[in-house]
Amino acid sequence: MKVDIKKVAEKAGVSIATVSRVFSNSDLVRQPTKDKVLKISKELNYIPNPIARSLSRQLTDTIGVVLPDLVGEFFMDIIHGIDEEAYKQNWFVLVSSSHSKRNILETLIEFMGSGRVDGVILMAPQIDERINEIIRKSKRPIVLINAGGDTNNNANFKVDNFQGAYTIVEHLIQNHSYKIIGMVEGPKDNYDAIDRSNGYYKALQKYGLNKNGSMVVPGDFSVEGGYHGFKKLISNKVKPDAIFMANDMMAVGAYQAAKELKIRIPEDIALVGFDDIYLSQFLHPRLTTVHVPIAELGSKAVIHLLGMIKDKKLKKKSFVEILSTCLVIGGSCGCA
Amino acid sequence: MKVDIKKVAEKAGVSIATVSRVFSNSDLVRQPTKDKVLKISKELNYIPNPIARSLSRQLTDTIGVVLPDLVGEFFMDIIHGIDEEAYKQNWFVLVSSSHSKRNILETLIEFMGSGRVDGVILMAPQIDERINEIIRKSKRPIVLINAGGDTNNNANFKVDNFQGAYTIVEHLIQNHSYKIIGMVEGPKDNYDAIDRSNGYYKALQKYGLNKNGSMVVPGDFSVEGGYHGFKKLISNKVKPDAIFMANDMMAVGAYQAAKELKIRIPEDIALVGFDDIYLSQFLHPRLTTVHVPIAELGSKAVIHLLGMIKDKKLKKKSFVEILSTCLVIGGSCGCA
DNA sequence: AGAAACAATGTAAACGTTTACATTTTAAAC
DNA sequence: GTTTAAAATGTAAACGTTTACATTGTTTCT
Repeated sequence: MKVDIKKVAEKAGVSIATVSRVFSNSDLVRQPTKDKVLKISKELNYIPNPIARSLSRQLTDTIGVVLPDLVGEFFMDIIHGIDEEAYKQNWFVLVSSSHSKRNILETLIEFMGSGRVDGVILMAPQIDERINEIIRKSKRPIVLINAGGDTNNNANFKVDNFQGAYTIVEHLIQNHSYKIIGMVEGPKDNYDAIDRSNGYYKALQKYGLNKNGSMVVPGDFSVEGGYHGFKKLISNKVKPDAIFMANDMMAVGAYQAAKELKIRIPEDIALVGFDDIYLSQFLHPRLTTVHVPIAELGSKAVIHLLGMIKDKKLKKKSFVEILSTCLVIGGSCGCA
Repeated sequence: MKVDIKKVAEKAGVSIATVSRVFSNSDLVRQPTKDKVLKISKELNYIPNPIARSLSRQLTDTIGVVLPDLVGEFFMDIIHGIDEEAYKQNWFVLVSSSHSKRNILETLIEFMGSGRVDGVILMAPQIDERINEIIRKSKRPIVLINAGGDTNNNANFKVDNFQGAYTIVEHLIQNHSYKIIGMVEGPKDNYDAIDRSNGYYKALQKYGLNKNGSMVVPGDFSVEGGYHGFKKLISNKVKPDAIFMANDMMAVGAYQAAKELKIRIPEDIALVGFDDIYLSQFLHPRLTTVHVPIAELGSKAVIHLLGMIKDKKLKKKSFVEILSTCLVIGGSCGCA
């Protein structure tokens, strides 16, 4: 029942090498021979076994994707971008999410050490020395997505959190003339969060608001964090004119808190977020936020990774591309 | 540089068979020998090559997942359920989404025909004859998720759309005594949508509301579809007391329309949805809807698929499991 | 027509495992 | 201390390709 290259070769009256060449699109085969082999193959329903091919070629046509967690639309977009690009180029995608550091490491080792994939796209919140060591030792190329930590000597695609935060805060100042702008920050050890905070500070500074126009409370990127952060800011003696939530999820929490306290957005206080998650367009008023090109991050990572796989020289070079964000204007900042 | 089983065997002073046995956890190896091999392996950083292993064993420890599209949180949840379960059992997941029918077929053929995966989880909106033929011909088992069409003789996990719809409509009738209940339906060719409509009709019938308590307009599962469907229903001479949206996305559209028309939910009209998407909990009031156990669908599919892979006999048996939904009460139906 | 150059095909050795089967070692029984 | 059975290890043949290298077939040139 099983049909392999030998059966095809036999039936077609050629050697297995010729059959192999036909399926590798070699130009060393005469057209008539090619046709004959292809015809027999179709008859026998022959498809070259990719595992055997991988073993022989030492290539799998597969990229591994390691994600910190599969929950959240953020990751869905990433996978979407990756899958689409990989499919276009006829590659396969092996995914693996994880819920703990150890898990990321394990998966990475499994992917990198073995011949299961030809390259890896890694999205890790924090690149530590152990991860770097694995990357260094492996023959297989790796591309980082939105990675923080010691990412030197690696290929790294990230989002311009600083610029995005700067821009949206500047919008609050320039277009709306708000004087006191609060912020609910993200986790202190999160690089995205840190850059967003820096962008915020920079904008305030630029417009001379850093002295007494600044009000910052900690947050954790969660809905509850946003809820409490908002309440904390609002309970201050001197209330802020506007609040920059370090991400949209927290902005959702802020909307809930505002609703509860009967505070109107943007009439009583303006609110902006970051990420442009799907949900944000359904908030009332629509949340003004910063769009992050997530799927693009994924597809760019794939393109670069395939480049590294094809041209080993690239592997040695470090490479960083920072994708710019764009402002998404909703009603929550006070714009019509 | 490259370290293979031969190097390890040599260095450990044993044969490659013994090394292989150590890594296959065979109990034919004495503990001291095992220790020695393991020690050397660690020293040399040896990991058995999974490709070679796959070729020899004719098993890849990988399952393929074919999805109609990677967009939408629905699919993210599916992947999440699948990945988590697969990881638990030490399997890998090869994903592939697609945007057209042809694409699903292609991927399926590639997955099933080749030795790249040991089994496939397929989520296709519609199982047609071509797909069935592929399933029939393949040695590799396949599990369907939420599939419509001719799914006999297959393993199939689906959601109880009928019961879910029936239950939520019954809730509207029993708990709130609404007399006229409208519905915005899903796509006519979508099996989920059809079952939901049937559940709706059945509930109305049960309580004798089918005569003049029914009002149905077509929809398409999109936000816009819900928006227009809601407006259509509301513009009727005799207005419905409550509306059942065939899915949550359309309910979101209905909220927008209601806001626009200054119609209060649930004071002026009650509204319920289906799916319990993430977003629905952030609507005001929270949407009453039907929770669909999506991740569970994924993990159950994996468990069953691995069962089929291990026990070939299972493959022949058709199997259907219909996962029950549960009601999620929010404020939109009129409940406190 | 024969030599030379080139195109097309074939042969056989990788690729790195697993696993029947053969062989050796160890333990048990007498 | 043999003999015997059982346990541990080794040998070698798969698994299904790719691809140097060898061989054969076909032009082209003189």
